[in-house]
Amino acid sequence: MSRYNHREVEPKWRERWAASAIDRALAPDEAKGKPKAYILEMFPYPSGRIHVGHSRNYAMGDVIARFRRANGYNVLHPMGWDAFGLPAENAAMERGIHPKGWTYDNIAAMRDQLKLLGLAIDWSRELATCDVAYYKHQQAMFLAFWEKGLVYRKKQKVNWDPVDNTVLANEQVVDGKGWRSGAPVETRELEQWMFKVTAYADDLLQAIGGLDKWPDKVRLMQSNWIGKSQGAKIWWEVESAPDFLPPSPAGQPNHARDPIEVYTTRPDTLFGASFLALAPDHPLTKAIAAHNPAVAKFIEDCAHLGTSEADIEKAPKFGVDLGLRVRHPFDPNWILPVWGANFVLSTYGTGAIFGSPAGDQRDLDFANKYNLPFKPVVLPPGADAATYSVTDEAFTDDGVIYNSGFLDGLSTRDAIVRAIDELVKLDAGEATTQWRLRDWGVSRQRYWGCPIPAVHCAKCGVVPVPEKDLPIALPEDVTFDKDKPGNPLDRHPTWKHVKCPQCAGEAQRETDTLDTFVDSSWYFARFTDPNNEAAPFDKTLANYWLPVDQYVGGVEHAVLHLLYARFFTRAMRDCGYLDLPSGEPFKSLFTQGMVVHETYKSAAGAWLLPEETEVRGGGRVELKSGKPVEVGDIEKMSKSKKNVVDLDAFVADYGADVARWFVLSDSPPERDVEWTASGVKGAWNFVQRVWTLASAGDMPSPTDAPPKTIMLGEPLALRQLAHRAIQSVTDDIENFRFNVAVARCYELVNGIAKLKGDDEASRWVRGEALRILAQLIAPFMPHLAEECWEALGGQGFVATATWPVADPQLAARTTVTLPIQVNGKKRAEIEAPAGAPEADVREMALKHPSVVQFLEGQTVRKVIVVADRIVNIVAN
RNA sequence: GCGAGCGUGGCGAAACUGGUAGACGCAGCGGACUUAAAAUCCGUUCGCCGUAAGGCGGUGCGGGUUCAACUCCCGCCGCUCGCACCA
Repeated sequence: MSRYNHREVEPKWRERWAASAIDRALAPDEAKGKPKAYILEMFPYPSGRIHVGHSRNYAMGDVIARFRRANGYNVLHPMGWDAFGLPAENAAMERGIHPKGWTYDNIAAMRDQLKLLGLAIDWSRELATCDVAYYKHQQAMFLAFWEKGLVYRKKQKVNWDPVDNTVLANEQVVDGKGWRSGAPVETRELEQWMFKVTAYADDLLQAIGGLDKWPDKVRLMQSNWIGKSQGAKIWWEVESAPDFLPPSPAGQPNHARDPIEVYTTRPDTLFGASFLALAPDHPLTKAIAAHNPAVAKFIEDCAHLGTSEADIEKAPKFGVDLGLRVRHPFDPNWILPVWGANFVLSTYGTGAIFGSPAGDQRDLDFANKYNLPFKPVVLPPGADAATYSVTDEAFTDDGVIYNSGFLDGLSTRDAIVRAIDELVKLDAGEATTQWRLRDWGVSRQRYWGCPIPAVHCAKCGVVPVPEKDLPIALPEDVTFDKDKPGNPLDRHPTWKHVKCPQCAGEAQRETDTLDTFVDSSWYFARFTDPNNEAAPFDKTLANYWLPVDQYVGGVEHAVLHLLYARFFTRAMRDCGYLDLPSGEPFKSLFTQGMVVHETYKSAAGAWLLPEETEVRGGGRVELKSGKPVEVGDIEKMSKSKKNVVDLDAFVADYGADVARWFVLSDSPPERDVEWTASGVKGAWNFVQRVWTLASAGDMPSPTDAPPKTIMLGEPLALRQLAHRAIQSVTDDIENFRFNVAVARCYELVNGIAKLKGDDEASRWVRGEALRILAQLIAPFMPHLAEECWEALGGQGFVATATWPVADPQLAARTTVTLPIQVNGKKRAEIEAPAGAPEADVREMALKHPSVVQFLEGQTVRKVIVVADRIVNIVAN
């Protein structure tokens, strides 16, 4: 028996696996009836180095991939790099390194690190989104989407990040700040390339219902983001307007005196209307502000409102009478005032609402503040029409309509339909559907991204680059200068000057590049055929592998990446790239928790790496200075807070298996796990213990027949334990309960260590149990498992051995321990054969001495026997 | 404010569709081996009362349903995440 030396063992097996190419996914025609399993972790951005926190995501995917392979699946488990993006340009500006060199150096370093983990990845399929070989297909797809009408250009207000000097999508603005830079976002008007995500809005929403293997939380976030609402547009005729608004010329749209269009989900409350309210930047509000100082001031006041959460919450409702009057659609004599109001959003609906105070809290607050009249029109269930009133709490639920003319007596639901019918009849409105989801602006004014294949020609306008002229490669001779903001592509002396593909005249290339979320919207499809030069991927290969059977990644991508990918698969399908009837890229999604770690701050206030500190006496001190260290919050491992444990160093000290085992034990996978020294110790001890047992060398080989003697007592108990462990671990992996699977492995090891006997049966059973153990831990600790498997005389790799199947005879319980309760309190235990008839169990329970004692002087009223579970005697 | 989730020993946590609360790991305590330490091994560890057998209490708090509640229902408290006046 020797001490386990991971420094030799781990590289040895990685070399052998690579030499045998066991991780290579088989082509469909090689698979010979094996079912396919596509396992994918969200691919990393090559930021520089990997820390142990990253390893959890890959370890989880790897457990599933190895488990599926052992269960006879043809597994595709690839890895690649989300390699375009801003940090490369920032590095270029700060350190004078070219983004390309920086990125590929990082990829090389991180690839080496990832390989240390011993992941069962088909490295022959590796890709990087910044390879021309990758993005040229993206350009071709862009053209196909364009032709299909899914790409268009639009001049619109955009979110401008003044630090990154680029446009951000709505999804990329968090709390009014850029998601990456954290700088307050400004508004600019720019001509943008758009992807028509809204073309699939309904399908993207409907299909969420079919994603039954996604976390509910993510499904909810997706549907909230899409935000479908059904309602009505209503046109309110202007009765009178300030004199400075010119009279409406016939046939001119969007004129100041045209009817005001309002969106509502509650046309049933129309009879409760008391005013109209327009957003501060509604065109009409602006037109009036030009002549009315009070309105101008109102707009000014709104602009000064902060955008942070607290500001919005605290902001009181306020507004200004715009001096316009409109007619109620159902009663031409009913005149309502039009106000500007700060709580009306120009970006949602039509930027105008009608206020129905009794049925909407905001409207009610507003009406109360400005003494606008209101009356209740929805009677809550059970309320009395004669006495019911609304003062400062609106009733927003469904009820029965009253005080509402022809709508009286209808339910909310029926009244909505009836009101819309009437609006249509009067030509004053129509039913409509409103979405929160907006089209995806993909233009980025950056260098390190996929060039958009378009040319601007003075004569022909915006012209697509013909597919035969692809790829449009990024020029490498660009300059990065902190003092010159904006896009280096745009500054390049020659790159953008081209001939128009249509008229051959002088023209200019598009210098915007694509949002990097585009790159990650189809990489999973490229993995199915990563070296295809003629096409993004072969249709039959994509059809074979897609959808991804198990996708693993962080919740932080619950909205952006997943929504874009879902859009992309639909667009690719409709452009003929693949079939994928569901349109869904990811069949099953698992969002894993993060690895968190304490943070340390030096006396001087600088963040410290864990290895720069140590525990001395009662506290933690800085190694260099010996000064005490402030122990901060436990946070997600991140470079900026320095609370990271570098993977290379850790693997050198403890081995990859310890890291893998640790991040999967203790905490449920969906919850965060704290990286601690004690947890590492537990994993390390386990590795040593398993090896000590497996290398004892007194076991018979797997081919030896089981001993003929009837197995009883301890050897039988261990066999049963081992076979139950197979059942449990199999089930636990299947259901992402890795922490429980780990606990079952500990139990099995404890059981093996306990069986000390030197007799034939004990030795044979130990051998069997250890081989089972090696197989069960193989998905988690592949190197150790191989070493044990070999020591135990296993054939071939444990990695490719067929997953063990529990002997049902052994796994089944023959006897069960039944607790006996009297009046719900446990008073005794009995051993009974499994599945014993209820009458027998009942009799045994009632005869038990402790039970008899407890029942003394009482009458048994009822005996509840739950088979193989519990007995409860009710008595008094 | 709206929505979702969570709350169990000193710590991370288990507990199948309601059926022995605390599996497993860490830390602790006691012991063996050792000159000693490390490593390893054995035992023990929810609280209270009791020498013990045993009893009582216990899954954030208060109520309820049930023979039986960590689990289901109602009302609070606390924490985490998402959304943000969405008409």
